[in-house]
Amino acid sequence: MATIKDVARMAGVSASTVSKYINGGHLRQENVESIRNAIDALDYRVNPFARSLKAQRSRSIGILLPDISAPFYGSVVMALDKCFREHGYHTLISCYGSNHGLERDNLSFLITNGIDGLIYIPEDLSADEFYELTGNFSIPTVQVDRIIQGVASDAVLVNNTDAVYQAVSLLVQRGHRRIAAITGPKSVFTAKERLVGYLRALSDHGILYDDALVISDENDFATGYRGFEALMAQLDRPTAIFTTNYDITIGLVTAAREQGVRIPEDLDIFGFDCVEICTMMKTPLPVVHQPEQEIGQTAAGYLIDRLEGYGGLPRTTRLECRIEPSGTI
Amino acid sequence: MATIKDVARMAGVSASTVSKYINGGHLRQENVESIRNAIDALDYRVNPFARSLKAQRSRSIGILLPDISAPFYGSVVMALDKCFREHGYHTLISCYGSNHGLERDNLSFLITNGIDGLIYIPEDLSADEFYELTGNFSIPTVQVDRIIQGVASDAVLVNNTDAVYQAVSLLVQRGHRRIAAITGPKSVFTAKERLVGYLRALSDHGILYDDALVISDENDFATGYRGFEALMAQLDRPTAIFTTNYDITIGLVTAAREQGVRIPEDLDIFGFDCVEICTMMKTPLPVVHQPEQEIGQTAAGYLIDRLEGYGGLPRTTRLECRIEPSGTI
DNA sequence: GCACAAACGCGAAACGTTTCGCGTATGCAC
DNA sequence: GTGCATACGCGAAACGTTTCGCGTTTGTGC
Repeated sequence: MATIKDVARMAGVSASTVSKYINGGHLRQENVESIRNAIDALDYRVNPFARSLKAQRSRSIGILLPDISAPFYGSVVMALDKCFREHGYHTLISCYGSNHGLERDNLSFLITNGIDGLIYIPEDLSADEFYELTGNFSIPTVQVDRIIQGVASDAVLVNNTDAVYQAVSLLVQRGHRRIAAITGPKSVFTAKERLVGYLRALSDHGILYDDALVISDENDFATGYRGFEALMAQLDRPTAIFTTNYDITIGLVTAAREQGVRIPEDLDIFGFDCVEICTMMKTPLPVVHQPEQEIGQTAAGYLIDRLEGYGGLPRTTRLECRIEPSGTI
Repeated sequence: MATIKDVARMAGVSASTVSKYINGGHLRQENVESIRNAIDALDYRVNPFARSLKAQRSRSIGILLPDISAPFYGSVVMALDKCFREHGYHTLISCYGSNHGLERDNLSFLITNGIDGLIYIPEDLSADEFYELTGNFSIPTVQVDRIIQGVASDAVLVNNTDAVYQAVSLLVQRGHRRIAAITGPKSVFTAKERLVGYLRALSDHGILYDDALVISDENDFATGYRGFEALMAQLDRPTAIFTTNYDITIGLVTAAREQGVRIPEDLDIFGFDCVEICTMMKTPLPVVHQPEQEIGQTAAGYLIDRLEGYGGLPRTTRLECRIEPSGTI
């Protein structure tokens, strides 16, 4: 494995000149050429550890999230990865599986591994814990999708409340008065916000809230599947159901179909996230679609700004969701 | 940020003694204690770059794959990430989006970033290209899910042929003679193998192959959805359809349902991968289920063995898929 | 052809760790 | 109390890069 000294020797210059060449300095034309030749001949590559040690930065970005196998997160991470790579950063991905201890440990692990910046989808850490783990290292952070109350960092969120408000309002316009909701854990930021949109829409349309119509459990298939059964077992059934997550939506629709319940004739459903699946149906299921690409791009942009020295106050972006199919409203 | 020298000074020992402590050497009890105290007091953490520079290894593993947002890959990566973390490695994940140029670039990028080992789900690289990019660095590699012909590395695959053979045989046992298949691109390793299983099952049961019944396109929802339409538009329709991928399965089922085609009464379907969705249906859709956890664990184990010095011949494991729901056969 | 300014390249030091060989302290047996 | 073997800690060197200040070369204007 060739070093910068080997290149310098072969090119007949000093190591510092080669370094200057690599890092974009101005050199005499003849030196440029001989260095380029030497690098090619030796197949020289900069040693990233020596560089990081000296320069005190690694050009690596930590991404800490609950679960990379969830399609929404997967898509966001794809977008992040692409943006960072295009700017010469690489990504260290770490999943904590909605486990509090692991969320702590993996955050600590990323920091210990010398990340320059952090993309963080939090779940169960307090502001105190976050600062305890990161405070002394003051790593630029962008929170994505959710935020920890009391942590002042850049953040990229979606406008959960408005999106859900629109969706539920649409169901009202279609004539529904008994509209149920199946959501994820109430302790999670996004579930809370989405519930607020639901409540506000009901209230603005003069519909009384009935807590028998709201089911909060895990963000998974089973919650949607069993939620359907629980709601339909009631005497005064809902005529429409709104969901707040990909897996819940699929579980719900699957259960409805199995029971021979026609959508939307017998039961109206408004889904979340699974736009590819839902919009290709003959009678497309309307869904709230979060802009994964845009989320990733915005978050990566914020972080890169910070890494390049931007020192302004923390910024928060609320990206708008789209209702799909777009002609629905 | 405290260094090892600060710790040494505070503990009243030399830096080399602290290093010995950190790396598990044997020290006098009083030194152990004063060093531990100093580390706590200063919140000292090893600088990973200095360590990597000196020790010539980074404890980082590259994972190169097409698309992290696909649920199957996502699950495998979750398992890999967990195993490596438990052994003190972290993962550098890089997606190339089924793009040949990116597959090259990202491989090169990972190597340039000093990974100790590589987990690789290949698609479109030749053995020559692979060796050109990695040869001089001889990085321990485990190929997963697919392999490049001519690259001799450890590999973890599933027994695609047998799994599909079983699935198609099951359809035959149920009385089907016209069994269609919808698969991914024929150039991809897994699609090829799965097609072999399909052909062999037909042949073993004395069924003539009809190439109008085989559709090969992308591994996506649209392929399944349109595949249904194309197959059902034929004069001599299939009575059963077999798929080889998650998205294709969902597309196919969605299309069938929209047309009011009853499964399995009107059309029998055998799906792939989407076990969570399919087994929760009232009449569970049988699927081939790949053992994502086991794949990840086995691959991580192989790589860790190599990193710890194992020098045996390349090993290949073929893991068995399961037919779900398990009582199907 | 000379003087000066600008451009450019060089060497040394530093980043924070691990490793290696050597020297000192320790403990044991007599 | 002495001698020896062992255990332990120390200092120095090395990993490969970037950076900084200084000295040399180059070019320009007269």
